[in-house]
Amino acid sequence: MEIRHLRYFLAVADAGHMTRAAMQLGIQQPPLSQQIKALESELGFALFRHHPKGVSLTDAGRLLQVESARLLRDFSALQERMHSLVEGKRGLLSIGFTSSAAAHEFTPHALRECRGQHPDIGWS
Amino acid sequence: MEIRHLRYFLAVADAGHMTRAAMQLGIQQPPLSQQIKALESELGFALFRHHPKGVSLTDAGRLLQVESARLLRDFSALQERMHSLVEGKRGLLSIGFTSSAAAHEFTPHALRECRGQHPDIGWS
DNA sequence: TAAAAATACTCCATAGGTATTTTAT
DNA sequence: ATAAAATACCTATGGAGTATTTTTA
Repeated sequence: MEIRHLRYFLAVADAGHMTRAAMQLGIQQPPLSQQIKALESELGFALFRHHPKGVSLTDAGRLLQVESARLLRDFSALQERMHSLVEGKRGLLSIGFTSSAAAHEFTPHALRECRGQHPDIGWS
Repeated sequence: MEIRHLRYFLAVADAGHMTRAAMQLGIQQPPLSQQIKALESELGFALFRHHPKGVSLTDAGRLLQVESARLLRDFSALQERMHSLVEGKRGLLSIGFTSSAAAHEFTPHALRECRGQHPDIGWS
C-alpha cells in the first residue's frame, strides 16, 4: 500500500465515479481502475460496489475513507511544515574576501563546506 | 515526497550510516544516496552532515526524524487495522443447489454478484 | 589514508496511456 | 441501449543495480 493508493481511493470515494475521479487526478480511467483493484486485492476485500452510473462505498470502504483521510491530512501537514522551514531562508548573499584570503586554508574550506551542506544553493 | 523517502530517511538517521542503512533496507548504497539527495533537494536543505565514517543529522533532519517517525507509525497502524479486517473472514464455503435452481434467475445472479464484490475469492 | 558517499551509466518493474470489450440496469 | 468499468496491450518514467570516482577528517 502506498500513499498514492489512498489518494486515488479517496478521489473515487468522494466522486462516487471512477472516470470523474480519474479526470480530477489527471490520469486516465483504466490505470485508476487498476490501482483500486490492486488495493482491494492487497486488502482482501472490496471497497466499492458497482452500479450502472458510478460506484458506492462498502462498509470496509467507509472505514478506510475516514482513516485514510486523516492520514493524508497528517502527511500534507508534515510536508507543509518541512517546506515552511525553507521560507525565510531564501535570498541573495554576496561574499567578499581579499585575494590573499583565497590563497590560504580557511576560505576555500568554508566555501566547500557550505556547498556540501546546501547543495541547492546556486553559485555565480 | 513519498512514504519511501521517509522510510529511507529514517533508516539512515537511525543507522548514522548510508551503506549500513541500505543493507537494512535491502537495497544498494547508490540508490539510497540518490533518494536522500532527492528528498533534500525537494525540501531545499540538508538533512545530514557528512563525516569520514558516516553521517549525522542536521537540525532540520532532527525535526524530520520525529515527525516522520510518527507518520510512519500511523501509516503502519492503518495498514494493520485494514488487514485485520480480513481476518476471521477466511475459510472454505461449499454452496449447493438443485439443477433446476441453476436454470432460473436468482442463483446465477447471486453468484455473479458475489464474485463481483469479492474478487479475491477462489472458485472451483 | 582508508573508509564512506557521490557519480555515471545501465536495466527493468510498473505507473500510466490507448484501444477495445464487457458489465449493469 | 448506454454509460461506466474492466480487460488487454503498449510506453516510458524513475527506482534500483553495477562500476568507478570523489570526498571527508
